Amino acid sequence: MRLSQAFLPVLKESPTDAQIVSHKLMLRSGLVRQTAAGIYAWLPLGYRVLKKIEGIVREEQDRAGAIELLMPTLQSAELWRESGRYDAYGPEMLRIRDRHEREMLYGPTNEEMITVIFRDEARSYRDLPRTLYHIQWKFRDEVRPRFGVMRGREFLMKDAYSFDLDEAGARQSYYTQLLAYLRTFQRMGIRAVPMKAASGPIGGDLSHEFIVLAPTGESEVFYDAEYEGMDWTQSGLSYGDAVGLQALFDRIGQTYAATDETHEETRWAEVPGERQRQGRGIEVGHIFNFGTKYSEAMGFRVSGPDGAMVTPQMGSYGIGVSRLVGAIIEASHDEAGIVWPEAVAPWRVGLVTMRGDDAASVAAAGDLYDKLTSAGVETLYDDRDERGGAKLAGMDLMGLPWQLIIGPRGLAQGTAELKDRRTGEKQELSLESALARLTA
RNA sequence: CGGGGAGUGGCGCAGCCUGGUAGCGCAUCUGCUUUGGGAGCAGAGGGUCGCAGGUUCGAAUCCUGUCUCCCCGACCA
Repeated sequence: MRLSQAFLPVLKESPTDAQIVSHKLMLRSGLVRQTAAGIYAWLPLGYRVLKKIEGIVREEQDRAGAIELLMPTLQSAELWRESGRYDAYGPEMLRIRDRHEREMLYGPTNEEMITVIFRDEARSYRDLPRTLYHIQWKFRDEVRPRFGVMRGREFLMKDAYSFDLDEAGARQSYYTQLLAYLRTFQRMGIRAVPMKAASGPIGGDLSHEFIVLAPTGESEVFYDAEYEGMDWTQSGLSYGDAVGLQALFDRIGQTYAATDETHEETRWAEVPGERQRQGRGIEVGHIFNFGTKYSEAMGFRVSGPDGAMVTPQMGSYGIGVSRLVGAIIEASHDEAGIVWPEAVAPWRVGLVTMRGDDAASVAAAGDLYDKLTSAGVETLYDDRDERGGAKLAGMDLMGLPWQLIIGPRGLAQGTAELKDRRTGEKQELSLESALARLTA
C-alpha cells in the first residue's frame, strides 16, 4: 500500500477520552474511532490487525478440529426463554423490539442458539463429539465501558461449543481447546498464561482464564516462571493423543498460576522465590465446561450406543478477538508507539524515503516496493511529500516490525537502512541484501 | 447502579467567575525557503460555543431542562 493513496489518519495528540496507553495509541495511529460509548469503528489499519488475529484464531481452531459456522447477531427472545436465561440475564443484554413487537436481542453469547442448531440435527451418539465455533460480534451492555476496545460493549469474539457423549469425552474436548489456546496466543507473540478460574460444574478444575501480562491489566496475577519457557507450538503434541493431552493438563495443574480471585498463599509459597512472577494481567480467553446445563434445559438428547437416551456434555471456549488488539498493544509498545509482533502486524515492512525530492531515492524505493510486494511481503510505502523525520515518527507510531529507509546518503554507497522496530537496531545493507533479508 | 468531571474549528486547550458578538498551539490549504528523526516564514480556509427553552437591548458566559462522553467504585470476552 502506498501511503499517499491510503486512509491512515494519524494524530499527534491523544484525545482526552483515552486514558490507557493502548487506547491512546489506537486512536493516535488511526486503528479505531469511537462512535458511541464502548463502540468502535475499525479503520483500515486496525481492521488489518483484527483480521490477522482472527486468522490465527481460525487456523488454530481448525487445526484442533473445531468446525466453523456463523450465527447471527440478532436472536429471538423465545430462544432464551427456553433456557430460562431471558429473564435471568439482566440489563447487560441489549433487548430490541421489531416492527411486530416481537422481542429480540443482540446476542451477548450463543449457548442457546448453538444448542438448538445442533440439537435439531444430532440424533445419535455417532454425531458426537463435535466442537463448533464462530467468530462474530457480540453485544453486552456494560454498565461502564472503558479502556477503549478492551472493555467495549460491542466486541468480536470467537466462541466455540463442544458436545460430548460423556464426561471423559468432555474433558478431551476441553484439553483440546486448552492446547489450541496456548498455541493461538503463542503464535500472536504474546505470553498468555492459563489460570484456574472459578469452578465449573464437573469437578473444580475445568475452567481456565488466559491472561496476558501487561502492567495496565485489570487483575493481579501470580504465576510460576516455568510458563515462560513453555513452547506449545513445537511440542509436537497431537490433538488425538489423549495421554499427551492429559499430561499437558496435569502439568498446567501443577505449575502455579492464579489471579487474585483464586490465589492460594500456601501453594504460592511452594513456588521457589526466584520463579515467582507477580504482575497484572488482561483476560483474553476463557474456557469452561458446564456439563448438561444447556442441553438439559433445552431438551437435547441423543441415542447412546446401548439405545438409551443421553444428554450431551457441553463446554464453551471464548477468545476476545477485538480485545486482543488492545491487549497486544498493552503488552508490546514503547514511548514512540506500538511494537507489533510480526504475526499480527498490519504490514510487515514500512518503506520510507528520507528525501521525497531526490529522484534516485524515489526510483529506488519504488523499485523495492514493487519487488517486496510481488514477493508477497506486506509493505506500506510512505511515498508522501513529507519530511523524512515525520515519516519515521509515523512508522514508529504504527509499529510495523521493519523499517526500510532509503535516502541519498545511503544510495551513494548503494545501501539502505533496515531498522528493527522492536530493538531499534539499524543496519546498513545493500539494496539486494535488504531485499533478500525481508523476502527470506 | 452510586460518586465525580467534561462538552468551544479535525486534535489539544483558553475564554465563562465579573454578559458586549470567539482566541491560542497543532493539523489543513497556498507561496517561498528548507530537507537523514514530527522544519521556518508569510498568507488563507474552517466554529449554529452539545441540544432545547428562559432572562436580557445583547448569552459561549447567567437560569432551567435535556442529551452525550470520560473518570473512580461494584460486575465482565
